[in-house]
Amino acid sequence: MLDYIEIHNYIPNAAAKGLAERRTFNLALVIPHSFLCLDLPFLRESMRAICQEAFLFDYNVMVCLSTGKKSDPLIRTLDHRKVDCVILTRTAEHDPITELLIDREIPFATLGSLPNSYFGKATVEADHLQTEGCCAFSRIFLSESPDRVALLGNDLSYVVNQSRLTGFTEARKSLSLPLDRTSVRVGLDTPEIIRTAVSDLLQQGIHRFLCMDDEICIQVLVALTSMGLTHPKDVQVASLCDSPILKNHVPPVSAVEFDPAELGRTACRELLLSLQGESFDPTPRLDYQIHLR
Amino acid sequence: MLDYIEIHNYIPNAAAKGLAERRTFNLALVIPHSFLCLDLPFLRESMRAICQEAFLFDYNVMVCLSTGKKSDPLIRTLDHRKVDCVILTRTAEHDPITELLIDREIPFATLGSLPNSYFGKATVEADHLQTEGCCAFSRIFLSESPDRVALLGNDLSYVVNQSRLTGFTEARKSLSLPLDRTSVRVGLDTPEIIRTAVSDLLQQGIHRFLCMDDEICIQVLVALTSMGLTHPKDVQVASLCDSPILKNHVPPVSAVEFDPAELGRTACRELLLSLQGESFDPTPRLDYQIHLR
DNA sequence: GTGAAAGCGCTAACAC
DNA sequence: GTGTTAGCGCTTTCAC
Repeated sequence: MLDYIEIHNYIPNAAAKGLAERRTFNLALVIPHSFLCLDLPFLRESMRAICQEAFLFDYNVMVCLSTGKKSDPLIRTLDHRKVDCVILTRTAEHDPITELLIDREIPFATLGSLPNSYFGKATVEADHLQTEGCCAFSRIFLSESPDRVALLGNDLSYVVNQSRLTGFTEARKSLSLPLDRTSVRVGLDTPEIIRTAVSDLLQQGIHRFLCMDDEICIQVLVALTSMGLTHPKDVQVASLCDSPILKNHVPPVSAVEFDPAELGRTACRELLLSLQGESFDPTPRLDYQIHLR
Repeated sequence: MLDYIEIHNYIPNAAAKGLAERRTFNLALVIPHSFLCLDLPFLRESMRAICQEAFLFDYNVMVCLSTGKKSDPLIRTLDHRKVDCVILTRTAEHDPITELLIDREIPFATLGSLPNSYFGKATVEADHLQTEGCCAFSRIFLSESPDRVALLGNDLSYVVNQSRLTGFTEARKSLSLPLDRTSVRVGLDTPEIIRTAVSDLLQQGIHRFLCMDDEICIQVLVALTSMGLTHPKDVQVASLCDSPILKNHVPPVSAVEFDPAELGRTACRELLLSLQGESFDPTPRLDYQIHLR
C-alpha cells in the first residue's frame, strides 16, 4: 500500500487533509487600503519574503485588502475559516482589525511593533530597532547646522512613525539640543501639503530636511527641485526609511535602512513555528543599517 | 432547522464545503519573479482590482511567486488542489507556466494577450487595445521631427512589448516613414544599459525618446537629467505605458494609459463567470486613453 | 507493523 | 417541502 503511494507519487488533497486536521495551511496577509494608493517598496519586498517563507512551511498566502469596514475581506476569510493565522503589514492605534484578531483569539504576527494599548497581544510582533536606528541616524544628520533641521512625517497614528519621532527626539536630547525649538511637521498626507510645508520651512531658514519615510522624502525632493533648489548643494535631504529610489536617486540620498524582506521573513517564520508548537521568538528585533551617500 | 441556522448566523466551513463540492473558492495569482524586482504600479493596481473582484464571487486570492523552476510555488499549489483557477499577470513566449496550465487543463486567465503559439488556449485572455493605442500615440509623437525619434524597450519575449513595437511600426508605416532607418533599441534590462543606449542615441542626433514602458521611461529621464538635459526643453520623452510617477513627474510626461485595474477586474470576472458556467467573454479588449501633458 | 472504521463539516441524492 | 444517508479525501484511533 505504502509502496503504491510512493510509486504513483501521490499528493494529498489539501482540503481533505485540512478538514481532518482542522487547519487550512493558509495564512492571510492583510494589506491596508492606504498601501495600495502608494507605491511602497516596503509592501512588495515584505510580501515577497512572506510568500517565500510560507512556502517553506507548505503554507499559501491569501491577500486580504483591508477596508476597515464591515464585510471586510479579512472578516469573511476568517468567518469561512480559510486561514490559520494572519500577518498585519502595518500597526496603528485603535485599529479595528487588530482588535478583531485579539477578540477572536486568532494567531497573528505584525510587521512593526504594536501600540502599547495592545501590548503582548500578538503571537509575534516583529520589528526593527526603529527608535535606535533613527536616533543614530538623526545624531549624524544633526551634527551639522542642527538648528536648520526639520523633521517631516506623515500619520502619527502609525506606530512606526511614533518610533521614528522618538528616535529623533532622543537624538536631540543626547546632543543637548533644545526640544522646544525643534521643527517637526507631521500629518503630511499629500504632495500639496508637503510642498506647502517645505516652502514654509524654507522661509523659516530651514535647509536640512529629515523625512520620516521614503514616500515623503521623494515628494520633498520633487518640491525642492521645482523651487529650483538642489540637494545636496542648496539644501540637504535625508530619510529615516531607505528605498531603492533614494539609493538610485541622482544625487543619492542618505538614509537608514530597515530591510522589509527580513522583517517579513522573520514575522512569517516565527508565526508558523508557533503554530507548529515549536519554539519561537515572539518579539524579534532586527538590526538597521545606515547608508551615508 | 433552517430557522436555527438563520438565527445563529451560521457560516459554513469553506474546507468542508469545498471538499463536498470539489472546489476551493480560491484562485492563484501568478506573479513572475521579475515583477518583484521592479516597482511596477501595474502589478499593484491589477492585484488590487483582482482581489476586489474575487471577493464579489466569494473567492480568495492566493499569491504565487513564480520562479519558473521545479518545485515552483504554483506547481505545489496546483498539486495540492488548493485553487480552482489561475490568473497570469504576464504573457510571454515559451512560458513553462502557461504550458503547464494548458497541459493540466486548468482554467486560467491572462492579463495581456497570449503569444500566437498558445492561441485560444486560455479560458480568458484579457487585453487592452495595445497595438491600436500605441499606434495612435506613436503617430502623435512622430508628428514632430520623426527622424529624431527612437523607441526604447525591454524584453521582446513579453507579448505586451511585441504589441507595442507593432503599434509603433504601424504608425511609421501609416505616416509613410521609412522603417529601415528607425532607431529601435530593445532588451534594455538595467539602468546602466539604458544609460548607455541613451548616450549612444544622443550622439546619433536623437532627441525624442519614446519608451515602451514606465520603468524604462523613468530610467531614461534619470539618465538624461544626469547628463544635464531637460525634458521637454532639450529632449522630449514619452511613454507607451502610463503610471502615476509619469503623471506627477515635474514636468509631466505624455503617455498612453492602459488601466491595469480595469484589466485585472475584467480578467478575474470573466474567468469566475466561466467557472460558474455563466456566459462570459473569452477575449475582452479594453480601451486605451492618451494623455498629452 | 497493517487494516478497518469513525469522523472532520459539508453537499447531493435520495427517500418520505 | 423536510429528513436521512452516502460520500468528498483525508487523519486518527483502535483492533488485529
